[in-house]
Amino acid sequence: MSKPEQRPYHHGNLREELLEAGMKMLETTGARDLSLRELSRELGVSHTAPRRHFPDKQALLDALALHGFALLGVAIAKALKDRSLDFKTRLVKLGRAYVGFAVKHPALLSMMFAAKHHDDAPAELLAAAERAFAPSSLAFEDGQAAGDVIPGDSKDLSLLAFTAMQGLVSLSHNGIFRGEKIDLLIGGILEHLILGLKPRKEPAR
Amino acid sequence: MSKPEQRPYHHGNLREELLEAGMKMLETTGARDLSLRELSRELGVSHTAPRRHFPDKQALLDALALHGFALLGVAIAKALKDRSLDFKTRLVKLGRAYVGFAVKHPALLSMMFAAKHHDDAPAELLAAAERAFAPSSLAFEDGQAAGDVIPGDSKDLSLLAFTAMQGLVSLSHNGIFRGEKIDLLIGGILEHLILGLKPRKEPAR
DNA sequence: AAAGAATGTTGTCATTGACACCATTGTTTC
DNA sequence: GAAACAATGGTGTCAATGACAACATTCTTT
Repeated sequence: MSKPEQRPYHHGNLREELLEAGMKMLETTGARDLSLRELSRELGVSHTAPRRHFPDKQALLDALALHGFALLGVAIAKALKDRSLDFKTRLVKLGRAYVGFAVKHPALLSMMFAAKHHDDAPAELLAAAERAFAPSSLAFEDGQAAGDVIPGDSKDLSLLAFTAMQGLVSLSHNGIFRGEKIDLLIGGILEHLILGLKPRKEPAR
Repeated sequence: MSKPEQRPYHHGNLREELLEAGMKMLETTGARDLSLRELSRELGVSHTAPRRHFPDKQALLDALALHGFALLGVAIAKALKDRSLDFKTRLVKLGRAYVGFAVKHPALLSMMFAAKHHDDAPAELLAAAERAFAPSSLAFEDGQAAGDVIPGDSKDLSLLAFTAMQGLVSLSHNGIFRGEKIDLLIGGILEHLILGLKPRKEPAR
């Protein structure tokens, strides 16, 4: 009569599954309507079980954001890992990686930034963001060493590039791109950016 | 005993004051935590009074967004109204106007876009957004007529400019700018953009 | 003046996040 | 190996919220 596999008192892997299901719910219903109780129901635990792993809702969101920055960091590092490529090629790879991530995880990305800018964001989260973007600064330093990039703080220059990409992303949310058009724009925008970043001892080519 | 000015049964100006107080609450507590009941309390009406003017919370947000697009439209039109100026000057004015708006009303702006991209956004809202950005397309057409801008759909080019500006705005949210630094960047970024937009019958200057 | 439209109110419901307190299981230490 | 304790899960409850129905008051229109 009793089910052969009645769930034991302890779930065993609740934290992990909360993150997994949370990620799914984030992308479907948005960060705003992510409900802890709904998650609990899905995983078949009581409505307060998540509290043992995440003191409040923001803590779960922070954990998801942390995971997001880790994912993004891997994507960025992978795009930039080949230091033998020329600067422009690397920059375009970086752009594709970032825009690709943004298109794949729109709700996650915006939640990541929201969490990071939250008043009392955990230091861990800020550090994760820092870490994720670090390879980009290094690439810009490589570009400066090769004479392809104007002098200046490499972190600032890197942020400039992400500015352009972020604008592109926000445009894509506006549903402007029918299909693959966005991929072409990445190259175009970065081309403009590179023109602007080139040292100008003589008038830019 | 009775107060000399007991509020009459009908508030008289509830819709207006809801919008006004809602705008304030939006900028202070954010769109997410804007509470209809809290607004009702502030204005001294019952918790369901807003329902006569806005069927649900989203309707109030939509109305606020509509107002926001009207404000933004005025700012954009004002920045571009002098058609005798050269293209670059007008573009910089546009940039300052947009970034200025974004810095002044951060929560409103992000809510405006969220509302606009909401699944069942009212057509009125989409039209308002369209209207607000229209002067920019016209300015780009002026630029094309003067030979300062490459051919192409003026709406797309206009969006490209807003892309750059939007990226700048998202950067500013990252707290990168100590003080007036952002104002300098506006010129810088648009300079790059203009370089890219210049027709290139011969190598760009 | 009467009818009906606008506009506000009271009361209620389900959902949610948070909390205090209790129950069960795993782990550590003597 | 058993007792103490930590870790993890559950029950019950609370206040806040958005939404709704049913009813009250005032304004407008005919």
